Amino acid sequence: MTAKIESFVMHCGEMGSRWGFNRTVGQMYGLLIIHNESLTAIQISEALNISRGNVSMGIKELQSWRLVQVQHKPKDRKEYYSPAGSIWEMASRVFEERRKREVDPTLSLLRDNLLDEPANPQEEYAQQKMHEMHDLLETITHWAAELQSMSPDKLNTLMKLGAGVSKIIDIKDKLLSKG
Amino acid sequence: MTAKIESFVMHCGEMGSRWGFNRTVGQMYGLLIIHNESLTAIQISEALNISRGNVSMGIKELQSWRLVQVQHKPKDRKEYYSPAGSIWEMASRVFEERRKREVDPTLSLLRDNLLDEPANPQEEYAQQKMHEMHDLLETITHWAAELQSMSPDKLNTLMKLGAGVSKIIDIKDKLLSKG
DNA sequence: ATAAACTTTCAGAAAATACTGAAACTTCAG
DNA sequence: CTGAAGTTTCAGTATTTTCTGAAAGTTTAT
Repeated sequence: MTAKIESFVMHCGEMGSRWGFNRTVGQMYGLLIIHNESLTAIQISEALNISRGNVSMGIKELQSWRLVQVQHKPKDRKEYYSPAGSIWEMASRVFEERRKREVDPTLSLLRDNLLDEPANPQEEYAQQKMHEMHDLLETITHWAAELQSMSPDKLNTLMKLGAGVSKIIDIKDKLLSKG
Repeated sequence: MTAKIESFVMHCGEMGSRWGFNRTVGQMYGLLIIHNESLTAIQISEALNISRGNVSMGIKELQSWRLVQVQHKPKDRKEYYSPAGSIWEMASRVFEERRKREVDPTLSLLRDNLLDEPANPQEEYAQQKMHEMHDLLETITHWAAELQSMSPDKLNTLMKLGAGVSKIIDIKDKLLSKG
């Protein structure tokens, strides 16, 4: 590994826990991304100086995020690992998986708690706050899903448009009110 | 604490580490959100069964996220804590702080690594990938900043519009190409 | 059926993280 | 200045998370 590549891989390790996994899983993912060929478990364990068992667990974790692919080569019974999809798809998957882990459980708890009537003023206040959280999270979740359903191309246009999108919506509103 | 309130607070604790802090900090924040009056450090430590010192550290952490406010009452030298801003603002701050912690350092590393020329084909491939990551993260970061600069109202309209925004952009493109 | 070449699992060890409680510090009233 | 009422700090401890390596499991060729 050259210095630059190593610095990237180590950085992914340090950021790992912030991105939702742990150090070694972060390193493994970084390594798979910048390496131009798929790697075997042994190669990974040697490159990162971690045990073979740890690689197995890390791959399992990355698979649960839908971030790695397994390949096989003829006359070779080893498994070869590589990142699943383009950089765009990876970002999209990390985003989606995190939503599942970070937002969905809360949304479900809030829904449950909002089902029955508040028993006293304190609970009333609490439910009001939970209601606000629920609605906000629901709007955002729904919006995120819609965005992810758009083509990368369209989404890119939208992002590049930035706050300018606001003007276009204004124009639309004017057209509608006239027609 | 009633059962419903407690279930919410404990849930915030369990989710804490996924949201970027730890269990007790999550509980503290949950408690401050659903409690209709500001709380003293002692009240927090008693409600959650944690040490006074831990509360102090937790508040410090929440302050670094700009998520709590300190108040004082006349004739009382205790500090009273409450959540800073509306639910909307809280979400916005968590989002922004996480971007700072999860994306900015990577963007800066990528920028550095892209400065000098690749020394061999392997590095060339690596730089290409880093370039893709860099551009994507930059676009998203920039877009997020623009969105946050919009009024909550406008942003809400945009979110409710969902994928429908795509059609509006198409209309705009047609108008431009004709005019 | 056997064995070689792998992968997975998991108990225990190591490392990282969070928590306590007592001491140090701060602020303010008298 | 003194001390009461508070907050912060931090060394040591407890808890949680991660990692190792050996054993168990799987797959395939012969």
